[in-house]
Amino acid sequence: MAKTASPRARSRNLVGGLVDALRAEIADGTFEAGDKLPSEARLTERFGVSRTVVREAIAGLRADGLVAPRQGAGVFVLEPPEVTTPFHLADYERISSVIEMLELRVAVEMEAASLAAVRRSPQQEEAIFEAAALLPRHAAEGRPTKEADLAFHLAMADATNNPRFREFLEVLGLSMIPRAALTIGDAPSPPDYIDLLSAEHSRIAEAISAGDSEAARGAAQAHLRNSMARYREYIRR
Amino acid sequence: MAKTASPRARSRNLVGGLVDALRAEIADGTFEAGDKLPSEARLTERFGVSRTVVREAIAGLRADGLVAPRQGAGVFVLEPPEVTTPFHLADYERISSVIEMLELRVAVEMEAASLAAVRRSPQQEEAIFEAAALLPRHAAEGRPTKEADLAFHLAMADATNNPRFREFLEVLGLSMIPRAALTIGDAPSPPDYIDLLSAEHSRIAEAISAGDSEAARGAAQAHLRNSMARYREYIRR
DNA sequence: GTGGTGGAGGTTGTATGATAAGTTGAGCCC
DNA sequence: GGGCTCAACTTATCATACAACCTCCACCAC
Repeated sequence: MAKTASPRARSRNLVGGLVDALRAEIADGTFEAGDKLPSEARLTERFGVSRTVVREAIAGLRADGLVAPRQGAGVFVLEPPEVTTPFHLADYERISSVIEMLELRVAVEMEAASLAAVRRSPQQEEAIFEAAALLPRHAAEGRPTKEADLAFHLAMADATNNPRFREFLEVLGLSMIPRAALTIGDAPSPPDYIDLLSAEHSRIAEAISAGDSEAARGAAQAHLRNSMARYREYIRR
Repeated sequence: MAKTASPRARSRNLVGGLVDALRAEIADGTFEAGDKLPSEARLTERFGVSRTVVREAIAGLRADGLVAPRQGAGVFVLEPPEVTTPFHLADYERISSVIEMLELRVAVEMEAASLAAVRRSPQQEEAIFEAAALLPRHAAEGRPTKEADLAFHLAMADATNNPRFREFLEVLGLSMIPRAALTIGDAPSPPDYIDLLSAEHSRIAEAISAGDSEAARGAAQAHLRNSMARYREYIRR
């Protein structure tokens, strides 16, 4: 009698362990959508547990919408549910999708820069300059520049003293960063590109530091519109 | 032997019916967080099903994170999981929370108005005017004005021809409309208030119609800033 | 050969009984 | 009163049995 063919059985009760094991096999592609899971009888012998345990595990997966048992036929794996994250990029291939996101970001970040200019505390001002300095440093060290770029924008969002701005960037970040690497490149970005980016950041930081709301708005707008242009350029290869 | 004490038992299998029944009782407050569910034995007799069914139902609820069985002790109802909707209003009581949201909206809608002014199609232009006309009409008919207000902003968002703007308003709408009724009042809003709102809408619509990007931006900003002011005013009672 | 039909075997759904293991609270002992 | 024991209850797991259902193959009629 084979015991726990699957390597992992950590949960304190058998059902939990089996759920984890099956969930993992579904996740890693052992079973794909539409496939039929092994029958309860086979699972009982394969995992060395009773049918009760197997059935409760399947009931759990069913509740999670991962599988759908059909009496007499078997237990079938369902399609992973449509990810319904608010600002989900449906298809990264569509250039327009990325442009659309950037446009929304322009809207928010222009205002963020403007508000930051009149509201930033000395600490926040400092944080912005530090974040701005991060980008060239990381580039010089050959580290990925993506996070440094994001860090600057987050620092600016924080300086509005309205947490919703950071929230917005974080929600968006999840859905645009993955392929954002594409636009800047996971390969070390060309130095002149980093210089450009860095200069634009500095201009924003200076305006915020000076408390010049309109200049900050303009600098942020210029920065993101340039990013958009660079993205279009990149797409055109 | 009592059969299905709960009125609803629609699902094609017993487990599904029991899950629905228990979920409903948890939702409607019959069982609150921390409460102990009836024992398996009691549930079997109360619903007239076997212990197998009861256990699988509980396994389902467990997978959904609604309950947590503890061997020897019982099955306990868990706290409803922290709602993690991106722009969730943590506490409607906090005025600042609403103000924060409005501020984010100002940012997005200013740009939306600006973009709409240069991008709107004739149909979209028409839709905006229609939506603007909806507000005074609904007010005159004593119907709720909330939806008419939202409709105008959505029409404007649509006119950007960037679907992300509508998406943004819809995501935000879910978390700010509930209590937005509070600011304008579910009771018929005072006529002069409606007139004010309507005039501001018209100004935006005119600017968009004229293709004057800057005027549209300014009108949108004025409108939302006024809304913010009115909200503060209302809070102050 | 082709098409329909039946049934056998496999599969999930449900019921029942039994045992193990953990929790809890009442009552006893000191 | 404080600590201990234990009985009763509860969930966890196993085993067995039968009902309902689905699939597919073999057989049969044409």
